[in-house]
Amino acid sequence: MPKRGYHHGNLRQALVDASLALTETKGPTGFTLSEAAKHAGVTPAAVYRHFAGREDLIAEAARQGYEIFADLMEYAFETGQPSSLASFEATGRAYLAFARRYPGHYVAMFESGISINRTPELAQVSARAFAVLEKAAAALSEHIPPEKRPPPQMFSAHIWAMSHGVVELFARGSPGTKSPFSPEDLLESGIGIYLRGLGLIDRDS
Amino acid sequence: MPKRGYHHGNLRQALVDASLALTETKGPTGFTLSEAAKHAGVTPAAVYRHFAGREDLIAEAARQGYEIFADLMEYAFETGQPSSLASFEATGRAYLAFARRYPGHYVAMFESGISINRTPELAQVSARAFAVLEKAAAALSEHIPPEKRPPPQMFSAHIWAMSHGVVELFARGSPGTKSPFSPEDLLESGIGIYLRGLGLIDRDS
DNA sequence: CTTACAAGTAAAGGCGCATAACATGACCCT
DNA sequence: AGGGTCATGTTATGCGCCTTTACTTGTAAG
Repeated sequence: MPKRGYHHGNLRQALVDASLALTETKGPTGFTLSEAAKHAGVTPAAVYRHFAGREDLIAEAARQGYEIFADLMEYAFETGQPSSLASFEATGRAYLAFARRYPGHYVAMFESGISINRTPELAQVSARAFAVLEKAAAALSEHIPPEKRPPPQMFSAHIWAMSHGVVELFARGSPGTKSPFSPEDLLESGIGIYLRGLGLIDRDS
Repeated sequence: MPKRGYHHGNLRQALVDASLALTETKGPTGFTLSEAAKHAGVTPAAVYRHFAGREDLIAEAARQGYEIFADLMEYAFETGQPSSLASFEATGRAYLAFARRYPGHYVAMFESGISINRTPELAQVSARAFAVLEKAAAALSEHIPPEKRPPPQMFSAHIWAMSHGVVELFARGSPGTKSPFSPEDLLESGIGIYLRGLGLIDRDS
């Protein structure tokens, strides 16, 4: 347990939290190391006692985001059990829900330009998150006759791509795109049509 | 024709080109106004004779990108005619093809954090691009019985989202994601399954 | 108590964005 | 041809951010 240390206590986490709050409000470009330091009541140089630099700080925020994300996906998966269909749809929704509930983390993970292979830890935890989606896809594809069953990796990649696209284009103002439909509706209907295309949902439901 | 003017001739376009080359190689964060200026053989301050600032320069690069993009979409649409299905699939592929062929423009348009509503011109030309996709979706949805026909805007939004997601996650290294499938295959199969879900493609094709 | 180390500050260099004041050369007009 | 005018550049300057180096301070260990 991190006992109340010296000067600040646990500056490291305070800096991560400040970074999250900043990216949340000002976007990935608006965030600055100096401002995060000030927000934590510390000079910019103090940051370098805990992080290698600006990018390393963002990477840690992203890492924590993937950790939460993976937990959320796993929880969603289990919530839907024992129905593999319910499980799958829940994980799809979890993507959008995560982006909404943890915008700071989401930005650090997907809009800050940080590579997923920056550190082994980051690669590992992100892999854990996406493994859940793939597991859900694999379970679901058991219901498809083997000869017309697409590989689960392709399957999950499609859903991931659609979820990511909906979030980026319609849930976040990035290109400021307007749609008469809510992102939730878009994602729900899109996944529905896709699953119908796989023969996993009845044609007229 | 822009005759070889004064000091530089047409610095404005030279700066845009330099910006495109830079974003292409160094990504959206690596680009700097100063370096673009140097690349064009000019001091940073000269940029302000042609652009309001850094963001305005990026916005112009994005605008030119949307112009090309819209042309490409229209060409793809017409290439597929008179088959509305072929037209639609061609426009879907055009998205990925554009990202591959014009990475600098793509970055300026979708990864630089520029809002589509920054200027009326930008909003207009981007609307033109996406109108093509919507037109293709509308034509295609004529083949669906009206009572189970989704709104064309939702239709095109799904395809746009899937295309965008595939490009961001699998065609660009952003999260450095690896997939055993090429982005082209992913997009092709994803759209295929989706269209099957709409009943626009035969169940076993 | 003192010694050693972890954690912060202060100072300084370098770079990028942006503005303001100054310089230059192309074009127009007579 | 000559001179004025304006667009288009440069130089100089200030500010903020990132990062490094050297210094300071509290805390814990022996």
